[in-house]
Amino acid sequence: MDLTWLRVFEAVARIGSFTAAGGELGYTQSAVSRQISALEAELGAVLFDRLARGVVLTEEGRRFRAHAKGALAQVDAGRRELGELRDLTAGRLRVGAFATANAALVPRAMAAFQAVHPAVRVSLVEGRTPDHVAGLADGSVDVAVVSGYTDQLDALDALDLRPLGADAILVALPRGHRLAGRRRLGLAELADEVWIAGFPDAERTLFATVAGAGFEPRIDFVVQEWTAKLGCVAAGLGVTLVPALAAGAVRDDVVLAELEAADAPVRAVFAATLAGRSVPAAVEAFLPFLTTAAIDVLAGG
Amino acid sequence: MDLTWLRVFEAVARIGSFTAAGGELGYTQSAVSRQISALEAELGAVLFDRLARGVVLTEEGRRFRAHAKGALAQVDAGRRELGELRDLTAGRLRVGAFATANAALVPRAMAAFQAVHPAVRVSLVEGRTPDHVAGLADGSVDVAVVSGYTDQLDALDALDLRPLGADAILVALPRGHRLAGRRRLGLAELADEVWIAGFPDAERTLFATVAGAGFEPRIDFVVQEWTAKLGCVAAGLGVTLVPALAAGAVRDDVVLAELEAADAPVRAVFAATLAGRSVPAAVEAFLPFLTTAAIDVLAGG
DNA sequence: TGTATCTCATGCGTATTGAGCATGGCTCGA
DNA sequence: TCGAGCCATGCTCAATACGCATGAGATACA
Repeated sequence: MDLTWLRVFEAVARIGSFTAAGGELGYTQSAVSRQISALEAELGAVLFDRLARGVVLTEEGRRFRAHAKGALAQVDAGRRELGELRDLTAGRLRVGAFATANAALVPRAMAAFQAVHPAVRVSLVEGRTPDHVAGLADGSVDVAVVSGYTDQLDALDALDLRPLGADAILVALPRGHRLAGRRRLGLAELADEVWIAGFPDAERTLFATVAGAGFEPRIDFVVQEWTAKLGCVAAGLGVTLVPALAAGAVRDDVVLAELEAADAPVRAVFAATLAGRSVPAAVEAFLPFLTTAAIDVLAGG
Repeated sequence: MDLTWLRVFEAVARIGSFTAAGGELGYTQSAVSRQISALEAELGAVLFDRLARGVVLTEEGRRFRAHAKGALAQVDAGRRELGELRDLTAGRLRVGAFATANAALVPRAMAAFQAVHPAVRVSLVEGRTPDHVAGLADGSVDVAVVSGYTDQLDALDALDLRPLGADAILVALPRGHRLAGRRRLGLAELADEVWIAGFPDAERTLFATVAGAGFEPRIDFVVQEWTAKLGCVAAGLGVTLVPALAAGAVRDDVVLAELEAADAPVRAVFAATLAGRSVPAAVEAFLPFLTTAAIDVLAGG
């Protein structure tokens, strides 16, 4: 059964004439007659009584008309929704991102996106990169902001990665610190510092990625919350490591310095979608916002 | 857009493979590929991501799938309803009939019909024949029981008439009346009787149709209710006329006699539908019940 | 009463559509 | 590296759908 038949049927039912309905739809009377015949044959029912002046619905035709209208409405609604999805007047955007990306980059990008496309329902899930890989795979997330060091990227080969920038590791020093004026530091210069970290063992903190060499930080303060960590730094109790992505959230009485490139392998940040899968329009439209926000945030905005 | 496309689309979405969906529906993989392509082209959207092992819905495909299911369900529901209308497991039967037909004939037929087809919603409207002609024309009634004398039948030429029988006019006499034993009477024999009628002027009663000749009944009792009329007869106050259709409702102490054919033009009773219109299955099924009931009632059951 | 007119149905020829077959390209896994 | 499984596509043939022209039936009007 062709939906054209139903459209013709509906027009004839509304107008009451094969000829007139054909004229409205751009068919000849002959075509309308055949289409109605075909529909009647397929349904095994007579839908119209043919009178000398036009036609009228039979009881069966009246009953079927409601269903025909419903089916046409459904298809039209589907068409409309696809259009809305395309021009972003409907749909959703589910973003997954890791914690420090949510400090500034992702919220900023989402806010900017939402301002331009208010009809899209945006949502955000925080998690580690492997969680987001799984989320993309099972379809619970549309796009993920993930990160990886260059030697870990093969874990992401099921993804299409669009680079957003490099997330350097910074050292947070109290404003009065002897090294506070420096823009860039070597780890060796920090060998005697007292460190503040989220865990007592250096392997579980950012140190794990900083200088695999024999650098053994003295971790005297174990604090997990960012505000607490930076509070300790501000009070002059020690220094800590901060990813560049979170730099914007640092308080005034704490200063940041870059690490020498040799000491701090740079972590790459990507917007990721599933490789080989079509990218929803909302995601496609969101990516430029992510790129822009990444430039802002990583430039130290 | 062909509904076949939607069925194929739904099968592929459910199964996740062109080849397998084709197998289930009796198509080759090639046909499925083309149908999906055609659907995607018409919608201007990619519905599936083609992977090495089968396909998966895109976001657009997921959204559209709901509408496709809805449209298919609507059409299937329409098909089902037409089937139910045909086998009388759904639908309605709206009957129009004149008053005396509702004394026994129509209720009996409707009860019998309803016993066989309990799923059909039956309804009844009482009215005069012209009302029912209008009701049939405007579709508010499916079938009407109408009556007419042979010279009035041209008012019914917009109808298809199926004869149910002849509604003779009977004379009701008290059981002890001098003529009570007779099966058939002539009007002349009743010239001196006192008559009971619904209106004081003979023209507005059944007399209007009985013997247009110079018969001048003496109407001393004007009573409209049937029970009251027959009460008067039973009490010996006079005699009255009763249509054969109402004969079954006459009390025991009143006897009925036919009028000579020459004196009493017989009124024909018909089941009527609109000429040139298809007859709904419920009506078609109802007609035999009407015929049977008419035989019963008019035979004096 | 007869004719003109309006309606839908239908035979015919043509163009489009749709299915199957065979083939090719691609990806995954052994 | 190779085979298996899957989808895309060029090709061919049959079915379908359209428009044109015509026919049949009913109505309206002269």
